Amino acid sequence: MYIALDLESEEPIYTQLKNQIIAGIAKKELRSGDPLPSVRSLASDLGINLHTVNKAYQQLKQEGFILIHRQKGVVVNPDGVPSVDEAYWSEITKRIHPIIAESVCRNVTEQDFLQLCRQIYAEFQSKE
Amino acid sequence: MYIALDLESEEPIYTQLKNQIIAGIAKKELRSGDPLPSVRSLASDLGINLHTVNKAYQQLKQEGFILIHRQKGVVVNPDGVPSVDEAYWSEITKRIHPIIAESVCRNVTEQDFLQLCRQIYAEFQSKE
Amino acid sequence: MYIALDLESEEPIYTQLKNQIIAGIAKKELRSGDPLPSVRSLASDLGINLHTVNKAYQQLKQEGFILIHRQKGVVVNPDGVPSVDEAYWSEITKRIHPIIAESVCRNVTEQDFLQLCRQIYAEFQSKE
Amino acid sequence: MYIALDLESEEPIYTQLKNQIIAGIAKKELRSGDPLPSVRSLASDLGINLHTVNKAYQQLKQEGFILIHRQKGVVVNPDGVPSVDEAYWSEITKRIHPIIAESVCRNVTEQDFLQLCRQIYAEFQSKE
DNA sequence: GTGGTCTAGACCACC
DNA sequence: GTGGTCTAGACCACA
Repeated sequence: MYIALDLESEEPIYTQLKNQIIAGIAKKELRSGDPLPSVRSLASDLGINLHTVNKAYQQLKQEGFILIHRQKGVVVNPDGVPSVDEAYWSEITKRIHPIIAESVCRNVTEQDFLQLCRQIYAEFQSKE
Repeated sequence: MYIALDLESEEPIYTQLKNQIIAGIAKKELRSGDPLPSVRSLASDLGINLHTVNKAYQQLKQEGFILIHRQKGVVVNPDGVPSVDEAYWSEITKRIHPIIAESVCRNVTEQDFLQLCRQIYAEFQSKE
Repeated sequence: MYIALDLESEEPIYTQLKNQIIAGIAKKELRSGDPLPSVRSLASDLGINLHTVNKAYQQLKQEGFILIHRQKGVVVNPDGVPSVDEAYWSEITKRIHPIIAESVCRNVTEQDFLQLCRQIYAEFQSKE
Repeated sequence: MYIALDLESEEPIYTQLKNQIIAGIAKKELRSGDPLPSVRSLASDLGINLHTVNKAYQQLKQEGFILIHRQKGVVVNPDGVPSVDEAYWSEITKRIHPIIAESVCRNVTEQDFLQLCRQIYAEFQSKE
C-alpha cells in the first residue's frame, strides 16, 4: 500500500498517515488481520520520526482500527472496525456541516454535491 | 443572528466563528450587502479576543465572503460569494475524502450517508 | 496539592502522576473546574520532561477527568467525572481479581481485606 | 487446570500466566506439593516462548509460591505460601489505592465496592 | 526484533 | 503565555 505525505501541509503528518491507513482499510487494500509495518520501519520508509508514526498508530488503536501487540507488531483489527454508533453519527454531522454550508454559499447544487459523494464512495467500493 | 461558541472545543475559536458566519450566509440570515458587527463590538459581545474576531474576518475576506471597508465597516459581499471553481472543487474533495473513508470502514451505507447530506442541505435551503 | 514521584519505580512516571491527580480529585483537593498547572510549569516543578506530563494529561483527558484548553490551560472537568458504567465495572474487576487471588493464597481473611478497603475509602471521604 | 492467555492484552503474557497459577492455588485447584508442568511442556501447550514460562515460574518461586527442583521438576510449595507480612501489606495497599481513588471519582459507593470484593472472595472460597 | 518510556530541544498555532 | 507537533536519540521490557 502506497502512502504519500505532504510534509509542507498544514495537516499534521500523523493525521495524514492515519487517514491514508483508514483509506487503505476502506479500499480493502488492508484487510482484517493484515499486518502493518513496525513503527520504526514505516518511519524510516517515510522519512519521518518514529514518534510521529507511533502517534498515528496510537490514535488508530484508540479508535478501534488496529491492534498493537507489544511484540508481534501492528495488525488491522481482526474483529473489524466498530460500526457506526450515535457518537460517530453526531461527530460526522459536525464535520460535514461546515463543508455543506460553504458549498451552499458557493452555489454548489445538492445534486452536484451528492454526485461528488457518490464518486468518492465508488472509489472505495470498487475493489470489494 | 445568533452565534454560539464552544470555548472548550478543540476547534479554534476563529474557525468556529468563521463557520457560523458562513452558515448564516448559507441560511440567508445574512444576505449580500448586510452589515456585520465591527471587530470590536463582536469581540466584546462574544467575550473573546479582538485578534480572534479579526482573524476570522480576514479569512472570510480572503475567501470572498465579506468586504472590509475602513469607514463603512464590514458587509457581506454585495456581489455574492465567488461560485465554485476548480480549486474549490478539489479542496472540498480533499476534505470529504477522509470522512467517507472512515464511514465506509464503519459500515455506513452510501444511502445513509447521502441521506445525511440531504438533511443538512435541507436545513440551509428551508428559508430560501 | 503535593505530588511525590519515585523516579526509580517500575511504574511509569506518567502513570504515577496520573494516579496522584486522580487521588487529588477523589480527596476533593482538586474540584470540578479547578485549574491544573501548565505542562511546562508542572514538568519544571517535578523535574521531569514536559512530554511526560503531557502524556499523563492526555490520558486523564481521554478518560474524562480533565479538559485541556489550547490557551486557557488545563482544568478538572467541570461536569464531573463520568460515572461508573459497565465497561469500568468489568475493568475494575479484572484489576482487583489477581490482588484478591494473591491475598487468599497468603491467608489474608476477607475481613482484613475489606477492612483495608474501608480504610482507604475513609481516607478519600474524610474531607468531603 | 485450564489456563487462558490473551495474547492481544496489554498485560504481559508472563504476568497473565503467573496470575492464573496464583488463582489456581487460591481456588485450591492446585494444592501444596502438586506438580506443575515443566517449562518446556507448558510453553508448548500454550504455544508461547520458553523464556516467557520461565520468567513466570522464576517470579512465582521468588515470591514463595512454588519450588523448582532440577530433577523433580516444579511443585507448588509444600510448606504453603508465606503468609501476609508487613511488606506484603504495604504492597497490596499501594496496588489497591489507585483503584479506589478512581472508584471514588466515579461515584462507586463503598458498599458497591466492598460487595464486589466479597463476590471475588467467594469465587475463590467456594471449593474450599 | 518489537513497542513503551523518557529526555531534550525546536517551531508553530492560538489567544 | 498556552498546548500541539515534530525531531533525535536513549534505555528498557517483552518474546
